[in-house]
Amino acid sequence: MAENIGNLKRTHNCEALRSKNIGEEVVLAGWVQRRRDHGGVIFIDLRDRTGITQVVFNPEGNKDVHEKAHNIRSEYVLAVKGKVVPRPEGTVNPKLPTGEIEVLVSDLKVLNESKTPPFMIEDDIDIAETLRLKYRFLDLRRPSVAKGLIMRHKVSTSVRNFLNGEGFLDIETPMLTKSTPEGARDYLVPSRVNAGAFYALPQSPQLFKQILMVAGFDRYYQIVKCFRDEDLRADRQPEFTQIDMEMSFIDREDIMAMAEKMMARIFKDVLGLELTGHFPVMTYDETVTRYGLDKPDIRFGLEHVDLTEIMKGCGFKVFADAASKGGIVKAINVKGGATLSRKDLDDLTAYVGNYGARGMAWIKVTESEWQSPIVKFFTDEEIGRIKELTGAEVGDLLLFGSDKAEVVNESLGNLRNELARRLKLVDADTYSFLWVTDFPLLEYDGQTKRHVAIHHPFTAPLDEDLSLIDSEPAKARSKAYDLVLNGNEVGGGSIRIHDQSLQQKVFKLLNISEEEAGAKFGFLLDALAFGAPPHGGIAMGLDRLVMIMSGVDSIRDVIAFPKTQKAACMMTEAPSQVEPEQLTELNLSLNIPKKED
RNA sequence: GGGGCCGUAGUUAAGUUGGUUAUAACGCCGGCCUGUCACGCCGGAGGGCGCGGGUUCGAGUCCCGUCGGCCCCGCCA
Repeated sequence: MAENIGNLKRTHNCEALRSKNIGEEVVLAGWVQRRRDHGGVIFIDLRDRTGITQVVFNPEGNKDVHEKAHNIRSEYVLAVKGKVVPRPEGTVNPKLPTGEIEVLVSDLKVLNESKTPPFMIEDDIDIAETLRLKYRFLDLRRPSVAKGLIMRHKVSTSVRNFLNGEGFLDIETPMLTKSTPEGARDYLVPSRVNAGAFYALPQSPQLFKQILMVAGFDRYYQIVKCFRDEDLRADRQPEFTQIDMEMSFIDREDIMAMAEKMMARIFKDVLGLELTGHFPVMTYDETVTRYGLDKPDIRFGLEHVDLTEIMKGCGFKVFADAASKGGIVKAINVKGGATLSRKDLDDLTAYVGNYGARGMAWIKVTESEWQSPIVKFFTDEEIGRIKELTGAEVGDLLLFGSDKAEVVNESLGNLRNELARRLKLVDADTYSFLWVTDFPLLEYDGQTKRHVAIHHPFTAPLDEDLSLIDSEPAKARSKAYDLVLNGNEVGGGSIRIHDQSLQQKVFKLLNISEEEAGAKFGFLLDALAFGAPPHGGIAMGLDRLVMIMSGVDSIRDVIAFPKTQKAACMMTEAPSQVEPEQLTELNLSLNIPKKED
C-alpha cells in the first residue's frame, strides 16, 4: 500500500550528503536502485536524479522498520529518516560521491510500490530502443539518459541568458498558422469552425519573425517547436526545436558574430570550454570542391583531389567518358590506407553505392608497384600526374569517383566521413565549427522542372550578384549561411529581402505567379511595403546541438519523448484513429486507398 | 517509393547440414545469511521462437506474405 509523505519531507537529495554532514538527522526520498538483504542488516541504494546514497536498516535499531524493509523491492519509492553516520573502517565506497557516509534509518515510509521493471534502471545496459521508448518513464530514470535532458536544459538556459543580455525579446508566434507552398510537407490541422479549411503547423516561424522586424522588435528570439512531415532519420524528427533569432539594421557578418558569441557562451556555460577566435568561413563552392559536401567535417584531412582535366583522354574509358562528357573525376588519398583489405574496399564500394556511385576504383601504392585493377589503363605520364596531384606515397590508398559532379561529390564526400569513422581519425571530444557562405540562390528541381530556392524564397542575393537576377539567375549567390559543427548542419540563416519589388522578382523567378504570391504571402509583401528595415537571422537546431555536445548519435537521445522512424510514439501509441464523431464535426471523411494484392 | 540489418523466457543473447522434454547469463520468486555495494550460498518458476500461411514424417532453423524496430537513399525551402 502506498503511504503518504506525512512528516517525512525530504531535507537533502540523494547526492548531497558528505562526511561534513555526519551526525545530522536527515530525510531522503527516492527510488530503490538495489537492495542487499543480509538477513540481518539490509542495505538499500536510494536513487534520485542527482545520485545515490546508501541507507542502512539495522535489526538492532527499530524492529518494525527493519521488518518493513524486508519487503522492499527494486524501484519502490521510499522516504527514510535517519542519522548520517560514517561508514565503518574498510567499507567506504570510493565509486560513490556519497561513499564515505550512509544513513542509518530510524523511520521509513514506502511511498509507493513498483512492479518489477522490464529492464534494469542503470547505465551500460543493452536494451531494444523500442522497449526503452515504450517505458520511457523508466528509461529516463537512467542517469545517462537523464544527462541528455539536463544538458538540454542547461543549453536553453544559457541561450536565454545570453540573448536576454543582448537585448533580444522572446516573442511567441502561432502554432496554428497558414500552409505555404515551397519547403517541406506541412502537418495540417482541420478547422472546425471553417469547414474545409486547414491550419498548418509551422515549419519554422520564418514569416512571423520577419513581420516582427517590420513591427520594430529589432531583436527577436524564440526557442520553438517546428514541424515537418518528412521521413525521419537519426538526426531528424517530425517535431524538433529551433533556437530562432532575427535582427534588424544588420548585415550577415553581424548575425554570424552574434551566433558565434552565443555558441561560445553555451560551450562555456555547459561544457566549461572556451571557444577561442572566430569560426572559419568557407564558401559553398570551396566546401564542395575540397570536401564534396556543404557541411564538411574539417577535423581531418582526406580532401578531394580533382583529376578531371588529366583524365579527359586517358585509356580508362569510365574516367575518360566522365571527364569529357560534363562529369568529373576525383580522388581521395587515404594516407597509410594500403593496409585495407579487399573486403574493406568492397564495403566502401557498397557504401558509395548508397549515393548513386556505380563503382569505386582504387590504387594501392606499395613498395614494388601500383596495385590496382585500373592502373594498366594509364600511361606513365598519367600515373606521374596522379601521383603529383594526390601526393601519393608508398603505403597510401587512392580511391576514385567518376560520374556526374553531384554523384561524385556526394559519394566521395560521404566516403570521406565514413573513412574517418573507420580509421578513427577524429577525437570524439573535439568541436570544430565552420561557417559555409555564398550558397547559390536557386537550384534546378528536375522533378518539377523549375528553379527552387536553396534556402527559402525570402533570402537576399549577394549585393554583387543583384544584376545576375535578371541575366543569369542560376549563377546568383545568396546571403545565406550555414553553421556546421563536426560535419553536422546545426544552424542556418540568411539576410532577408526587405524590398518588396525584389521579393516579387524572386517569386517570379521561382515560378510563383503574382496571384499565388498574393494568396500565400500577401501579408509579407504587404508588410515589406510599409517600411521594412533591413533584417536577417538564423535558426539553430537545438536537438542536433545538444546531441553533439552530449556525444550521442541520435537526437532521440536528447528528446524526452521522441518518435520512431514511422513517426509513432511507442508510449502513447500516437498517432491513432479517432471517433467518427470527431471526423463528422470537422467535416472530414476518410478515403484510404486499398492495398493492391 | 527503394536498399540493408534485426525480431527466440522479463532482458540480452546462443541455437550445428531441419530431428528427443529450446540453452545461458542477468532479472524474478522462495529459503539461509549482521557490513554489502555487480553481496554470497541453496532451491525454483518462467518462453515454444513477432504474426499468418506453405514445404516436410518433422520447422526457431527452408519458402512466401505481413507487422514492428534501427541505419541509409529518395524526401527534408
